[in-house]
Amino acid sequence: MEEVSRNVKTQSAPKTISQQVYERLRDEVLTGSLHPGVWIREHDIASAWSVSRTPVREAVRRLAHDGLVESSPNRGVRVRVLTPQEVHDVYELRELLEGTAARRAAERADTSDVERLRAHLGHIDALPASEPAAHIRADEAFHDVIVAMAGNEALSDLTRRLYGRVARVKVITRDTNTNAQTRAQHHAIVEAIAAHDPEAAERAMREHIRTFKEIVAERLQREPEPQSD
Amino acid sequence: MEEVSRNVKTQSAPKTISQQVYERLRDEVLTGSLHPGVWIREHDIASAWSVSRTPVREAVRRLAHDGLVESSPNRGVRVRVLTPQEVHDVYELRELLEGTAARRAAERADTSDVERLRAHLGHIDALPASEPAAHIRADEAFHDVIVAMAGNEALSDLTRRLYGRVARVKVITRDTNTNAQTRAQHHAIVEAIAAHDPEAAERAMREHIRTFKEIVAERLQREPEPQSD
DNA sequence: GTCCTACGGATTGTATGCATGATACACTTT
DNA sequence: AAAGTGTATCATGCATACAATCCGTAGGAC
Repeated sequence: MEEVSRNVKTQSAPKTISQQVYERLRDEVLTGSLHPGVWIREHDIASAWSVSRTPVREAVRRLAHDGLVESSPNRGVRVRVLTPQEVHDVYELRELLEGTAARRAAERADTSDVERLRAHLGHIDALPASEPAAHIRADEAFHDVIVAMAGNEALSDLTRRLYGRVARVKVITRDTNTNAQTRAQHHAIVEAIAAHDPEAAERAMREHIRTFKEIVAERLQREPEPQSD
Repeated sequence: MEEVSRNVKTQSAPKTISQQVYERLRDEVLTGSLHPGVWIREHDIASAWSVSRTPVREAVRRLAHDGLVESSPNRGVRVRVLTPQEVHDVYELRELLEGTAARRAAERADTSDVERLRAHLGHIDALPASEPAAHIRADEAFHDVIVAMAGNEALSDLTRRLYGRVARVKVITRDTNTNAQTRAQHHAIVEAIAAHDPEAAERAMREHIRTFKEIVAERLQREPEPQSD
């Protein structure tokens, strides 16, 4: 197993080891390398990546705070199992929060905002269906821009956290990101915002999220997440 | 300065030292013992309370994640300064989220829920005005119960985070917690839920939060938070 | 007088050793 | 054979030592 880079000053982004371990661990949970139910032992991660337990410990705590792993006191942490109920709840919240954000965005948008939004949309439409990971990132950025347009930093923070919490299930909707309905919904949202129509913007956003909520719910029911233990 | 209790098995609630340090530190930030802008140095806290830096470090990280302190890389953490804008944004979100929660609570409440809610309200009304910290905790618990009644775990999580983020400004409304208007609003919320009237419940909750939003905004404008450095 | 550099102090970031608590399994007892 | 108990084992919780980094400051060059 390869080591975590230590004193590489050229890559300034993730400076501390703790940060690197956090990002890598998070990636493995989100992409499914670490299945739900698996125990994460500090010593194992530390020796596998040639770091000490301290930064691993910190990274694990952050994951617990993010809701990606659950900790048993004095026993360790394990990757959380996403229940259909939890996914449903999160999508319900996203509908409320992002619906409101879209409304506010329609009220406040200026021409440069709309321009940036159209650019993002064009970027999404241009992505080939063969790169689901890029699609997921682009979609997240698209939603992020709209929420940011609402001008409420705390709202942006919350929706980002919500997004991270269910990011793992987005993988099962990867084929849906490119179909005609999704594109139409994206365009409807953007046009409502561009037309400064708050009602239509909120309606379009809520419908968009509701569509995905139902798709995810149905597929999770058919084939639950793979689990270990 | 008194020590943090270590192996006292009689008090089982806050088991780990890290947890005790976290709760105590959080209390000091919320009650204003630690002013905005003050640097929190791990070593100082550790030696003052006779523990090692490790649990202090963990506690401080959790505070950072809660948004109560901000960290400069390799420099330390300091108590955050709350801007009026940020407070406004958070209260706006609370109005949306808790208003919705109250609506759902009114739809779903059974008799035992209502009973528990009334018990909490009685507890709040019985608290002496001389203990603002206890009041803040009790008020938080009250809101928490209502949100929990909505039956959306993710919603509970989010509102708890939001609450923690502005809990410090609640200190400047400590006299308001005990006045007649606040009590009346609390009772209005509970009665609307008890009567299974979703519309009234949401309206009452939004009005309650809006009232505090305005009080906090006005007072913050008059006299900004005390700062050090 | 101003700017650049090098050094020193202080604080966080990391590593490691030891203590504590929990669980699993085997052994005893009924 | 089943239930209860004791012990071995292992992972976390905590303490402490060491390394890396940042900021301020003093000193010198121009």
